[in-house]
Order: sequence, then structure tokens, then C-alpha cells
Amino acid sequence: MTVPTGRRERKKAATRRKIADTALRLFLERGYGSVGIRDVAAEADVAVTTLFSHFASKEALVFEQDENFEHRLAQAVTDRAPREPLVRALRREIQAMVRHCASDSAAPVWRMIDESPALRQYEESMRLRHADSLTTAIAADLGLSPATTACRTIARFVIDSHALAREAADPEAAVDEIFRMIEAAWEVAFPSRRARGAVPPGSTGQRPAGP
Amino acid sequence: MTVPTGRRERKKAATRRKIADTALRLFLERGYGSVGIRDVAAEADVAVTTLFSHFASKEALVFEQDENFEHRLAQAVTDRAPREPLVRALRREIQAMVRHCASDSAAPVWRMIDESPALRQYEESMRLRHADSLTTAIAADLGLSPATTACRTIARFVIDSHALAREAADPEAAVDEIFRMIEAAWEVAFPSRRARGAVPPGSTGQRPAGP
DNA sequence: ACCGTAACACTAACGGTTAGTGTTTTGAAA
DNA sequence: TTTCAAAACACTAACCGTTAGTGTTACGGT
Repeated sequence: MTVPTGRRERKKAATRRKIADTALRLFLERGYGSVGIRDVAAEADVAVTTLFSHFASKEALVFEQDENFEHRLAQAVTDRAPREPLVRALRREIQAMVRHCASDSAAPVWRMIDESPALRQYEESMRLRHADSLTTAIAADLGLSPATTACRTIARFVIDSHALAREAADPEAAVDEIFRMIEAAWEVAFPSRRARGAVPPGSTGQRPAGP
Repeated sequence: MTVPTGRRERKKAATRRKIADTALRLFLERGYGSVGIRDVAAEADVAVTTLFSHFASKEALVFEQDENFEHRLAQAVTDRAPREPLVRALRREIQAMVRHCASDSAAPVWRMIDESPALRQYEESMRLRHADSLTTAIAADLGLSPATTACRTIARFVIDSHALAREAADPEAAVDEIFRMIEAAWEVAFPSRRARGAVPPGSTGQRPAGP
């Protein structure tokens, strides 16, 4: 079990990328529903079982880069400038993501997603993971347990903002508008010293994080 | 196409209920994943195609009453007492729903849902419909277009509160806490006359009652 | 009494997914 | 280098949810 940075890994990554690229190309050419897993496997010149050893499901072929998404949000929290408000850092990141979704390169993919119920459903279930991941990052930043209701709520609202903004007529303006609402929610949950509130922090489930 | 309140409808409803009851019983007895559609159909003494003419999917067997859920939220908006704040009516309804989820009769079902990824995913996709439906009700109440970002955002937050509270240690307290955040978001999106002027954050909670 | 229709049944299949089994490739230890 | 365990890959065959196609009843309205 040493560090495996050899040819094997490169080959594996190459196979994975070939499958994903082939799938996306076929999906965009013929439509997601009209392309079967067996078609993708044949075109990528791999066995069906090999395809499923790289991707957990057909939908996962489309959201290949979603781990990236998940990771960027957590990083936006942990890697932000010292003293920068947490919510502001998240707004910037969501803003960038929404902008990218509307870019020419990504737009056809998102149109395909919007047209497929199966893909929309999968996207929604990804949000659960994203929200959980973001909850962990936020809770860690605040020194609270990830079970804290307020942390989970803010995380969920932030994830929602991406979905809501993507469907809005003016996505970037929507992000700003939604984040004004999120910041208000944040202030209620975690009153800052600056904003006079003298309201004790959330009355439920608040526990300092363990070691 | 007259009012069809005859035997046919009763028979149909009976078949539907028999299928749903049988399914739920088998799922709880043997586990959701260990019971196949063919098992349910055989036990309910109907053909598989008949089962699918009553329910769109296997998961829909578990969430049989979800139309009820969707309808109740919209009703909470439209049927509330005159002048009652919209958000407060929604909080009451969500509170009641969450309480019901924790009741002895419903608890085993929700435990089953929590343990099945397929069911959790389906539940999450239901929320899209619920949020859309609630968006329509809220927008109508405010005389706005359902496309308004703030309406869609509030609706989504309210739907989230149900999911978040259900997973919290103290669900009812969680609903209160989340709705304090939602009300703050609401005030930012739709500033009320009463709340004009310098109002310190945190004072827009559900407490300043008064009819 | 009749007819249109909605419910139901049955057979086959489709498409995503997995189990089981065996083969090749690869990284590193001997 | 040789050897070896693990990992990737392939293949067959199936499982399971779901649907199409085709009838067959049973009901309700006329």
C-alpha cells in the first residue's frame, strides 16, 4: 500500500475520462434518453461492467465533475480571507458557479439536464450531499457540532440558492437577492457583535464541537 | 363525464388502497429493498401493470399520501385567518406535519425512508413539486408572478424546514428556530410597514404576536 | 338493452444495474 | 528478474423496475 502514482492510475483516469467524454458526446448528439448504457460502453470500447466500476449510475456520467462542486464550496469557507464574513465568501463562490453554468460551454449540458426528469432528480439528490458537506465546513468554522440546526439550515439555503438562481431569468441578480435573505437568516441565527441584537444564539441543539 | 360516484370508483379506490396497504406491510416486514414489485402485486392479487396504473413508481407506494401534504401547504396559505401573517400560517402547518411524522404510527415508515437511498432521493424530488406548488400559492397571495425569485426562495426555505426539522434531535424546536430565520429572510424580501425603521436583527421573530 | 370507456390482466420485452467468474495488467517485494 | 497480490477489465447471465401491446371484463350513462 505505497503511494500509487504510476501508470495504472493514469490508465484508470484515462479510461474514466474516455467513458465520460464519450457519454457526454452521445448524450448531446442523440439526447440523454435515447442513448443506452450499452451504447456508451460500446462507443467507449469498454464493457458495461467496467463502465459501472467507474460511475455509479447513468446519471453520474453527466455530473462527472460534481465532486469538484462539493469541494469548492467547502474550500470557499475554509480558504477565505481572514475575517471575511462566511456568508459573503459563499455568495462569491455561488455567484461564480452560477455564472459558469450559464457559460457557452456548459449551457447545452444544463439544458439537457433541465429536460430530463431523471437528471433533475439526480441533481436534487446531489444537493443533499453538498448540503451535508457544507454543513460540516460551516460547523467546523464556527466551532459547532454539524448537528446544529442553524448550521444545517444555512448550508441548505446556500445550496438552494444555486438551484434557484439557475432557473431565474437573471441568475446573477437572483444570487444577490437570495443572499440578502440568507444574510438576514444568518444574523438571526448567529447575531454578530457588530449587529446589536442581544439575542442568545439558537436555543436548540447548540453544542461546542468536540476535539 | 358526470359526477362519477359509483361502484366503479369505489372499486378503484379499494384496489388502490389494497395495493398501498399490502406494499407498506411487506416493506415494513421484510425491508423496502427486499420486496419486489412482483411480490407486492402477487400479495395484493393484482397484475403488475395494474399496480403501475395506480402508482407511478415503487417509491410512490410509500409516499401514497403525499398529494395531501402538497395540498395542505397551499391551503395553509389560502385558508388562513384574515390578516394572519403568511409565514406564521406556514410555520403552524409545518409544525403540525413534523409532529405527525414523529408520531408512533408514522415513525416506522419514516425510519424505513431514512434507511433507503432510493426513498430519500424520491422524497427530495417530491420537494421540487411541493416547492413549486407552494410558490404558486405564495405568489398568488401576494399578487406577484410565480417566477419572482423571492417567492420561490421563501417557498423553498419553508419546504426545507420540514426536511431539516425531521432530522433534528428536537424537531419542534428546530421548526421554531428555522422559522425565525425564514421570517428574517421574509422581512428582507418583503419589508412590512410595521417592521420599517431601524429594527435590530433578531427582533423579527414569531413572538411579536398580536392579531 | 346497449355502447363507450375505464379498470384490469397477461405476455414480452426494454433498459439500468449487479453477481459471478475469469483474464490481463501493474506495482512492488523477493 | 521473478514472483505475487491487487486492481482493472471483460463476459455472460441474470435481476428488477417499468412499459408496450393486446385483450377482456365490468360498469355507468344513454
